[in-house]
Amino acid sequence: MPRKSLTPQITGNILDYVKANELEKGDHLPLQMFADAFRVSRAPIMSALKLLEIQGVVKAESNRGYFLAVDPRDLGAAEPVNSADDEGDDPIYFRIAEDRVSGKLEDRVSENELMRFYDLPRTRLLRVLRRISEEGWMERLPGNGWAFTPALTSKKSYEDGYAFRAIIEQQAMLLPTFELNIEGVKRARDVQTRLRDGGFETWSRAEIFRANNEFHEMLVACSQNEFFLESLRRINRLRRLIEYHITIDRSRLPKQTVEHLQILDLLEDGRRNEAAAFLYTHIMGAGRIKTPKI
Amino acid sequence: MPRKSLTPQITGNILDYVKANELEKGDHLPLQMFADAFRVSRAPIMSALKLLEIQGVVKAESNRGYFLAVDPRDLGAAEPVNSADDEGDDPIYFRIAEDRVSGKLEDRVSENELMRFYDLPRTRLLRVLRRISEEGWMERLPGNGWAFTPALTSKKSYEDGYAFRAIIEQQAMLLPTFELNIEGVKRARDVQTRLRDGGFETWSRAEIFRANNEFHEMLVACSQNEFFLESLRRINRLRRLIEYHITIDRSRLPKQTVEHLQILDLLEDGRRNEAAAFLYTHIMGAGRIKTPKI
DNA sequence: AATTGCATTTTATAAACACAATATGTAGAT
DNA sequence: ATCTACATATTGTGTTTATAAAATGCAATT
Repeated sequence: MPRKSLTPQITGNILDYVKANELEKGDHLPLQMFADAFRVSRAPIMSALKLLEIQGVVKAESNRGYFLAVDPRDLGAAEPVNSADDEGDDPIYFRIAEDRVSGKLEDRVSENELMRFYDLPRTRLLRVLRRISEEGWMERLPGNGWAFTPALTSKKSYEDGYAFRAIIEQQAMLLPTFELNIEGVKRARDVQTRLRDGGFETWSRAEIFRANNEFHEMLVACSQNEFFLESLRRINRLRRLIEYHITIDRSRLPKQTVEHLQILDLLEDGRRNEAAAFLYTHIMGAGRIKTPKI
Repeated sequence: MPRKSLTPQITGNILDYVKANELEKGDHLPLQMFADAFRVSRAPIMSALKLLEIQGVVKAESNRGYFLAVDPRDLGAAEPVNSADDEGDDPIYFRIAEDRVSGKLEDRVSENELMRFYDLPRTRLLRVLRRISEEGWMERLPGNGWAFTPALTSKKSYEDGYAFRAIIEQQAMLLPTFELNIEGVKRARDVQTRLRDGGFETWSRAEIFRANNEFHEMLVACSQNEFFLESLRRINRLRRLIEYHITIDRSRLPKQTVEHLQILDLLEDGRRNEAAAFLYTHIMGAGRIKTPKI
């Protein structure tokens, strides 16, 4: 009944912040600064720091505040005691997608049906359904119930999506406001190189998919135009669901990553038009080869 | 506490259907057909027809069903007895936008604050806020409260929006799936002609704005790609709020409508590339000249 | 064979409530 | 002057409930 606490999330944010800004052991961690940075009040920051104190990452000094008690470099890949949540909405969201794609759910379903099927309280189900309808693969019927749209299951939608992506990304790159983000390019080059040099064989499907998306979103972010970036994000959310079920053809990955690196080369060479044109064929090529199992 | 009835809406739909399909006085109106057409069960169709019977538009014959009792051409511009609702969420939605643009609302507001300010029950406020956040001009803060984004008030957002629109529309027209919808073009040509021949002086601001949007959305719909159409719709929803407060420069309208008609001419001539290029400059021209009062 | 009319079941909404989390004012420590 | 610590006020979420609307099954009618 109470709302879920921000504490775990904020705890993670603080650790990220500490690492990103390269704070050192013993540095002071002022409440208000974090409150402003994370756009919350001081209260949840306090809770988070208290939690971190228990974990020994941070040390409290009475009336003086909290201080970093360890070297940030010794902090592993975050989320150590994130443990016992699991209670996000994602699992249900994915189950619905899966059950739809595998035909376990009909075209039309009522809310109560879904509540019973997944054993959910109404509130949670509704949150998920709202998210889904925002992504466009289910919609409320005027009376009772919900209907699936063809977005997830039709070949045409799939192809239209690729056409849209190819154009959005290409055109974003050609905008006059486009400006290469050096830092972002460096990180992307790094990831893609690792992926090329063996990662394509060992990384998990989810990791590969994420690396790919981050690459493309980084490029579009350089356009400095929120509308382009937002529409790419929107369509990628859909894509994730559809392609999640496609077995990755790992043999194609080296070629793909090489192409990614070529695009970065062209951009850093200042040959933006060529990069944009190449990006377009790169995306359309990917769309042509894979085919969702429908 | 009960949910609001579909009856008024369905009543309107039935009238629209009757007009669109040119039914004649005396024609039978089967329940199931309407139920299928409107994706609801027979129950709300029944209610709607009973209401129409009271209004005399329709006549019931026992155990045989409902029959059209008047000539559809005698039905005025729909919504005659729509009267006493007014209770949609739109008014509040617009007031929030207005109060924001005019500076009456701060960057950050809590839900309860808004409930008191507009004297709303929580449920309704939340519905509106969800809609707003979907459109992207407010967002939930991690803790309590909501924040306005710059989408509504920054010049950059405004210009980025125009750049996005120009490209979406131009590129939609260049897609291989693009196919002119004869019927749509005919209607658009009709509207634009009337607007040019005097309408620009007499139509209301809202009417002019709507005619303009419908023109552009019709063009993009011809691309047969939902993703393009959906992103145009999305951005137009925002545009409506911003430009609602700009005094229309009516002297510019004739030029604008002439350009619209030129685009249609080019398309019907099969000169699609030229049409697309012209469309692009047409949109960018509109974006350059107007400036939102911020 | 198709469609209505009605009785019954199922559904979703809005408002109220309870309570933990978040926000905030301020005294006091450094 | 700044920041914490704590006490107090405010906020928003999940649950529950009452109720009208929507969906549905089926006998009766055409």
